[in-house]
Amino acid sequence: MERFLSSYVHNVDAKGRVSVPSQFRQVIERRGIRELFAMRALSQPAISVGGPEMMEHFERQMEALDPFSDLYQEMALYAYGDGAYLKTDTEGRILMTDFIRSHTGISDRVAFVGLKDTFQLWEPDRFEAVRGALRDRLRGKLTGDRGAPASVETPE
Amino acid sequence: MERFLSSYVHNVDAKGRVSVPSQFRQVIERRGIRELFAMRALSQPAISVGGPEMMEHFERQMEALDPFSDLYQEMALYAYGDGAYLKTDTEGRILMTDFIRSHTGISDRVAFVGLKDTFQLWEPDRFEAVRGALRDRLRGKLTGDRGAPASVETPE
DNA sequence: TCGCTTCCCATTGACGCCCACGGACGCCCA
DNA sequence: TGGGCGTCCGTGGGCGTCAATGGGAAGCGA
Repeated sequence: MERFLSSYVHNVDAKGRVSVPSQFRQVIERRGIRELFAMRALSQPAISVGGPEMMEHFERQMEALDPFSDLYQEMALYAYGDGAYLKTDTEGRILMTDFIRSHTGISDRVAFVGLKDTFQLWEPDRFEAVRGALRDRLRGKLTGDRGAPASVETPE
Repeated sequence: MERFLSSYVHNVDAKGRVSVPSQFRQVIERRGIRELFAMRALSQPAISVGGPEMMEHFERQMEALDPFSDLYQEMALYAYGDGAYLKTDTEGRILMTDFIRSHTGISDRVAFVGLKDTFQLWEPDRFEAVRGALRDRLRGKLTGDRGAPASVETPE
């Protein structure tokens, strides 16, 4: 129960609220995460959500850069200018803002997708499609003649 | 009694519950496994089940990657977003969720198939068919006259 | 003052926990 | 060696609790 794992689809109510899966809330609490950050995923129509360490990862990378370089400016813009705090209400629900909806296409259902240290918000149908495509690609990469090697099918 | 061995077919009750074979539960306990992880097998209609070390296999590979790279995202999506925890009730039963049913075709019977360090869940008829085909193939690849190894024979 | 947000309460449906039953298997003893 | 008995395991069902969801009311900022 240490990592964000599995995916859950929850409904958005008329006020735009969604319950964060109870499993994820437990992970958040166990990790001592007090503030949730949200940022757009770069290559996907998804919102990445994580605790402060998600931002610290960026800051460590930025420390190595010249603060006046273009790259630094771009990263800062991406990580801070294009992010948001996620406020949870007393029931553990978050609000589907326009920031989230416009990037993901979410309307009345949300897929919460665990990614170990973070999780993502997806429009369920899009997630299903991407997941299927990813499986196909991995099968091609990892498959020998009959099936996936033991290290993938049944890792030890 | 250290490895998951042999196969067992159990019934799913009206609530969707199945008893994990007592033999497998003993292995789980002896190995000190506290949480069961489930993920879809890539090339087969089966669910692979294992302890934390099954996930750590992926994590070792992921540690070397940038958490925001596409490759990392893909691996995390496959290993975490496409997996699930398996909660066992006080009797040692697990729930056949839609996640499991849709990938395996399981309805009211489940084949538990031992694979040494992990085990798999199959729809019994499909497993029977695949097992037969696999034996034929292995007979050609291995020495051939003595048959397949015990873990494939599934002695009762 | 109006509208949006936050908090509080109610509902219901799923899930975990508990107990009960029956059959099969192993063990013991004659 | 065979029969009887006890234990364990698979299975079924009832009930309580918690989580997801919905609606109403109150607080706060514009």
